Amino acid sequence: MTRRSTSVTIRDVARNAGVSVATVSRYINRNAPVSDAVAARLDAVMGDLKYAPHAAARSLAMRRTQTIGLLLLNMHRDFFAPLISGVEAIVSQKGYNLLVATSRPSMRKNVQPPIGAHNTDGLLVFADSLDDEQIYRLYQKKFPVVLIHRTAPKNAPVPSVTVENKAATRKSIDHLIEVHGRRRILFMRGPAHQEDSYWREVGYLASLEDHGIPFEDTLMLSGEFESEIAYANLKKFIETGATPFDAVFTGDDDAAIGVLEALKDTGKRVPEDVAVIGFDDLRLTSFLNPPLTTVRAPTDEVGRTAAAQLFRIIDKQVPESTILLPTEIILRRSCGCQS
Amino acid sequence: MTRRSTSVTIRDVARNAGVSVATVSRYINRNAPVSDAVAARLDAVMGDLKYAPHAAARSLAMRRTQTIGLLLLNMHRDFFAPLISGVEAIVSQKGYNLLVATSRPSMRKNVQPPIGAHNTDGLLVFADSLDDEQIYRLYQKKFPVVLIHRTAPKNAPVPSVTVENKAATRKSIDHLIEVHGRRRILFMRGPAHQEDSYWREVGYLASLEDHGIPFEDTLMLSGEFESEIAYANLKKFIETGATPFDAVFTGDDDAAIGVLEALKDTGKRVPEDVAVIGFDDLRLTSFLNPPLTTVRAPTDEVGRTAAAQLFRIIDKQVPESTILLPTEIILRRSCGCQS
DNA sequence: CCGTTTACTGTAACCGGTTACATTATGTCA
DNA sequence: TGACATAATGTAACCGGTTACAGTAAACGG
Repeated sequence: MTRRSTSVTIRDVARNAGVSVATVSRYINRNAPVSDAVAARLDAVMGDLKYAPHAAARSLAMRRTQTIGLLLLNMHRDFFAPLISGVEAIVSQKGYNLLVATSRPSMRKNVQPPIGAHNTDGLLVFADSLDDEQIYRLYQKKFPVVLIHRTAPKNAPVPSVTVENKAATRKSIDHLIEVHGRRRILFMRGPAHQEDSYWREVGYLASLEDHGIPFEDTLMLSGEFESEIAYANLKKFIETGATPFDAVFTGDDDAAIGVLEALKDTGKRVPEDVAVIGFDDLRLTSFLNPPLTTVRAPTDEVGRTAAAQLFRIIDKQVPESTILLPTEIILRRSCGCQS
Repeated sequence: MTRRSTSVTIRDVARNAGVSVATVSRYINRNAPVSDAVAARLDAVMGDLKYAPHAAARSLAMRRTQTIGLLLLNMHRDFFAPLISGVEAIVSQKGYNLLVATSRPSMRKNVQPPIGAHNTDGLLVFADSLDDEQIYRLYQKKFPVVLIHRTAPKNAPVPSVTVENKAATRKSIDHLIEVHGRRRILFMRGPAHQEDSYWREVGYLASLEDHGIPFEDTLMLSGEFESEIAYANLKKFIETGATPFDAVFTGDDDAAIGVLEALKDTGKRVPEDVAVIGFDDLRLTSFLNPPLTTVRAPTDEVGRTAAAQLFRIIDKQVPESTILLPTEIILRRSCGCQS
């Protein structure tokens, strides 16, 4: 009679209902028929015992955690709210739980990531929250992984979901050149080695080339997808007697915010003196002053799509190898439209 | 030799290192001395077997999941990014995992919440993502719970962490009246039964009373802490030949955005015709047009504090019963300051 | 030199579920 | 009516860890 744990187990339910644990388990999981009489008794017993199955025990027995993991770089940016939201929607709809963790590159020294094969059934990996090596290891184990905003390493062809970066950026630069007659367009690049950042840069260069505008490396500044950094770098650029410029493509909306501030603080009018275009279409950018022309990235949908792909793998279906969600330029005042 | 699972277990490690499973377990958990020779051998073996302990098995044996749960209402609002971020920081620092789930009141019909005693060691409950009844049940079981932006039911005195709502709102209204001479102040209330919403309303009424301004119920509109709803309701209010008003306290920044738009679309100038004050200080509000006067709520810190309190309970220390984090008015242009 | 710690290790019984296999009762069909 | 499928249930062996208990060898104290 010495009960070690205070929690009520499946054996308690079985005893009180006068059946075996196997029957209880079957009824709970609805995977084998149970007589109506027994079913009713079980409902009653489970009701007053307030029985809740122990997740760890179930995971252990079934070799399935019923949990998927989302690995992020950090969660400070507003960008992650819609991403998590999209992922969570699909995950909960599938009856799974969502484990969220961050993995900054700095802490990745030989330490195994906080989530992985040992505690989830699949992993959503944002950008470089894991390095190629770690992704390869998961791939080797055939562990379900979907990459977000990052393409797969050559030796580990796992599915990925990202957004169209290059074409949208190119069209944005085209727009600045063709519609607004800008030719000295500053590009604020994102973090090095970040793929979004890379492809946006490629799009920028492609557009310049299309229009026969020579690339000037003084017109490329680091914005790091962060408003403070973008602000500081642009301000310094302007104050230290800068190369003239008549437009800025900021690489992302966060940086765009810093850019708008820096321009305001240095007395430049947007869009008259300098046209500005961002990327992401964060929820509040239409209310900025002036409203920000930007590229809409369907971040919520990225989250949903990635989660859906992951479940395809888990359910032994064939996932798409790469999904590139379309982006769309949202013309507002900061580029000179709607003035 | 018929291995059922392909995964490498502690027994594999034990066999390859020529020791017992108990020794391996002790070495992994560093909870009993192990000879240097054995330690070295284990490091080597675990290295090439790429052994990773199975979380579920460990949880089952230790009766501890090493996971805490965060229960939210929904994650669409930018408000949740800093909250999750703050929680995650503390949780990961403690070596725990974070399970995130949403529980909309509509889905709460007799269904047990997705996270709870069965799969976490403690729960952070945001606002009314659980009802009094459910909180009481957890309290009865002595299950660690900390409430966020919500106070405890009388029969379940669990700790809570929230922000100062009433005083800050009162000071905001005082400011509108005393500094800017406004007397017809519209109040956009939040969701019914939401505590933040309730206390902000109380603060509003208190300030009116202090200044001998009679409350008019036509000056109270529903904003629901959502920009679209606030926009629609205010616009309708104005267009249907409204009671005149010279200021709006919007209850939250999301609603404030809708309010600013509605005012712009109906040709009212902010702050000349109508002063506006929000609540939360979302990251982008200083860049709105005009920059939004608002009350800064330290949401990231709320997350960190709540997580820290939860760990106090888990670690058998005594938590604070209620923590009310201070808020602060941030004066910008929308109320008439800094013009 | 002997009794007593102390350091290290092993055996096996848990933790709370699932499920392969066996068993019984009932219904179906030739 | 006998052979056989089917429904409903039970027994017990897992899943992969932890840890109580026990044992051995070396160190220590008097």
